[in-house]
Amino acid sequence: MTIEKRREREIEEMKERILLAASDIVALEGVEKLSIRKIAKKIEYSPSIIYHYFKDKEEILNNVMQRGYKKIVSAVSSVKIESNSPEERLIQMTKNYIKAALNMPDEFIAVQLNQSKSALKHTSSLFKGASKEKTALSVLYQCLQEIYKDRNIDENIIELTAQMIVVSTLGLVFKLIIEKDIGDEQRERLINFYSKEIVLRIANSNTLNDGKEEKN
Amino acid sequence: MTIEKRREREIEEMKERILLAASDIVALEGVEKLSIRKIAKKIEYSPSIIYHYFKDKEEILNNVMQRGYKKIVSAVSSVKIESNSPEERLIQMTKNYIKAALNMPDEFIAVQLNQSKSALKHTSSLFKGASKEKTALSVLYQCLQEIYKDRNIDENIIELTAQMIVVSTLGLVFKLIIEKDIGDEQRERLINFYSKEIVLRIANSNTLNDGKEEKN
DNA sequence: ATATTTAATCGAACAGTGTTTAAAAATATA
DNA sequence: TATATTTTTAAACACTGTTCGATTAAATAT
Repeated sequence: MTIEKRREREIEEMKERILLAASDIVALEGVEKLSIRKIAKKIEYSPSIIYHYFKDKEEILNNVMQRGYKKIVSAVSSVKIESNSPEERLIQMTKNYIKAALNMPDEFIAVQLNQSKSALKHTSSLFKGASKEKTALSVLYQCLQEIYKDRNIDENIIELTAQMIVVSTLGLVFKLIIEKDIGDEQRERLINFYSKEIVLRIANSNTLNDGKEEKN
Repeated sequence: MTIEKRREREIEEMKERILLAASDIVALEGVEKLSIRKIAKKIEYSPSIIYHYFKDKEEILNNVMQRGYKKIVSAVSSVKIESNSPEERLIQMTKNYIKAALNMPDEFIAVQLNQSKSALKHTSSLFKGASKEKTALSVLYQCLQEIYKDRNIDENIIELTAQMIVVSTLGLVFKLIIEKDIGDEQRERLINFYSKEIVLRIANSNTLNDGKEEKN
């Protein structure tokens, strides 16, 4: 029993070593420079050994990316949001999400792009009407419900609206990552405008100021 | 003179042949399966010849993708929009854009992702306050100006709003491309909801219906 | 403690990749 | 026709992911 558990632990340690080396390379040289042979050299093993612990190079990459994305998710959900107004909570959440994503741009894009062809089903199911159950999306959904609570709005609409917020935020993050040469002030300005203005507009067309009172 | 022009034409023809073969492979097997040697085999030349007409594999890929994207742009701009209401024009434009993009998903994503590190500067400058001058964006900008014409809204806000519409639409398109396994009805539903509801909410919080009158 | 079974590790090879270089073939110029 | 130029190629380099059979190390059984 003890010996089996040690084996298991050793396997896990080896996997960890491989994944750590891979993460290192990705962080230092970029995703496209990652290679099995480089990992092998880094952990001081032969390249072929890696295939005893992972099926593919893709499986390794998936793990690396998934970890990056988990950091984003936890960075967002760890932030305590003090405000009682659901609108302000929404703003705060959005900002957190964007900034966390921008801190690991490669992982973010990779995870988003790979989620269909790989086994990353934990961020998927976005479009399957599951936003109520999703941990990450549930907060968003609750915010919307609070915003709408006085009015009588179809649950489907809330669901759709939540998805739309996610999707449009995704778009902004993508653009901010892709267009690397935006200045820091402009980046901040866009994030601010989006979080304070756009998200609320998407969420709700009534509880808005009418376009006056804009400050950067 | 005549002979020089023929040379030039022949060079252009060769480039065209290479690009066409590359497009073929990309369309048939996907971007990641494209290789110099495959192109060479397809055009019945040696692999090395390609480097006399293109600097890189990347240069070839850029050309292929750029063409794909141009098709999207022209597909969108060729559609005559009959409505006089700027809001309805906005809806129509958005739908056209999304559907055109979904017809060449690979090219769309590739162009968007590569625009920073390659020479595709024609879709860039999105964040440099240039949306007034951009052909593609100018229509969008005009729509917004019409929508806002009775009110007194800062040009900067119009600019920002235009960018936000572009960016959030981008997000939706990305998600629709990535999540390949959405049913056709659901895809249609999302596009509809986004075009009819969300874009108008982003554009303007006043000229909206208050959440009633929802139909799928 | 020795023999046997099982698991971990490696070296070599396969088939592929992008790219460079020097030689060869084809074309244009004098 | 001879020379210069351009187009095309074959071969090589340095990589890549992956597989397979042999080798070494560890665990189990005798």
